[in-house]
Amino acid sequence: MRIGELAQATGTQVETIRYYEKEGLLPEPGRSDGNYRVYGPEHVDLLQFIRHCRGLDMSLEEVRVLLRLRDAPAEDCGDVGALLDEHIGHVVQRIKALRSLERQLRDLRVRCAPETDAAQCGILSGLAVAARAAPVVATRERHLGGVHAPKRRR
Amino acid sequence: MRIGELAQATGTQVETIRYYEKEGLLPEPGRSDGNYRVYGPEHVDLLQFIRHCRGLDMSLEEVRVLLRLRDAPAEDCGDVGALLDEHIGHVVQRIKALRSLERQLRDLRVRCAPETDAAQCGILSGLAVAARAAPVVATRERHLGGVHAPKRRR
DNA sequence: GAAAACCCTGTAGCCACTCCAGAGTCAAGC
DNA sequence: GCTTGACTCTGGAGTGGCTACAGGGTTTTC
Repeated sequence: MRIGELAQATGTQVETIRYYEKEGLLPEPGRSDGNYRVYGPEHVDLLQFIRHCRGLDMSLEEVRVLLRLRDAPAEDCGDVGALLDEHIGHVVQRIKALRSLERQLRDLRVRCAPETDAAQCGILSGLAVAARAAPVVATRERHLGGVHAPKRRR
Repeated sequence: MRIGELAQATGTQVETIRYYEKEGLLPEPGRSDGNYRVYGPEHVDLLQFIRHCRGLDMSLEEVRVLLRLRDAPAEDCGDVGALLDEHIGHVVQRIKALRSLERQLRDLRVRCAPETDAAQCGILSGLAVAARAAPVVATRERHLGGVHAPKRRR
């Protein structure tokens, strides 16, 4: 099968498949006479595995680890569990952060009820005052922006 | 004050300040004889406002809108509330998605209890089976990856 | 044999920064 | 005056996980 068929069979974009190949998640397939990629059913399985992991918001690096473990002796099962535990931990932490964020946003929201005199918007002044009050002392950890903490280079 | 002081006063990285300037969030400040940026207290206020918004995970585009509204007549207060409502909506949706994700991950996790015979890891086969069962039919909407939906170009 | 549909490589863009190279500026100490 | 070190400047590249596009080649269908 060609790349378009594989894309259709797995609900993946063609460019994404080529990207996974470049990233070493999918092995380089054979080529036709016209230099087209030629895939077999094992590629479908593999790609679906990857897409399912991505659907669970694992990073490509986590998927790479899982793929290595998958092809290793079965005794590595504990490592698989550990990876999953860690991933679940990220998700739980993120939910916590988002809930705290929601509270803050709702606190801010009530400062601008419709009946309030619009002369001074309570939200904007709320934002300004809060900013002046709390000097944002080195809030290093990021509130949001993906389950995985942003990677620092080097 | 120079850029380093402004950075210290607001808990922001120097590079981030220059980035905000390039993005038009901070006005271009004056320059010293040696071509150093020179800031006043109004820049501290403004930057703290921006950082506070970012701490609430608003996008820079949302912050830009808020800044425009802030400098507009007070009657735009309703727009501010609407922007905030929309943002809260994003956060709520995201929490929902993450909770569903957590459930799925925990379902998967129990397939690999420590007492299980390690010959076949239930997690990996679970991932594979689930993938084969559900053809991932065009899961267009992204589970995670930031409060804001990924922007499509054009 | 021509048009449409598909595929190829390579590059640039998204967001909100972060980091770095290589150069210039400035204050303090000798 | 000279050196050292801290600070600043610009411009460019890197992050993740794709997505989009330019400019070509191949295959299929009419």
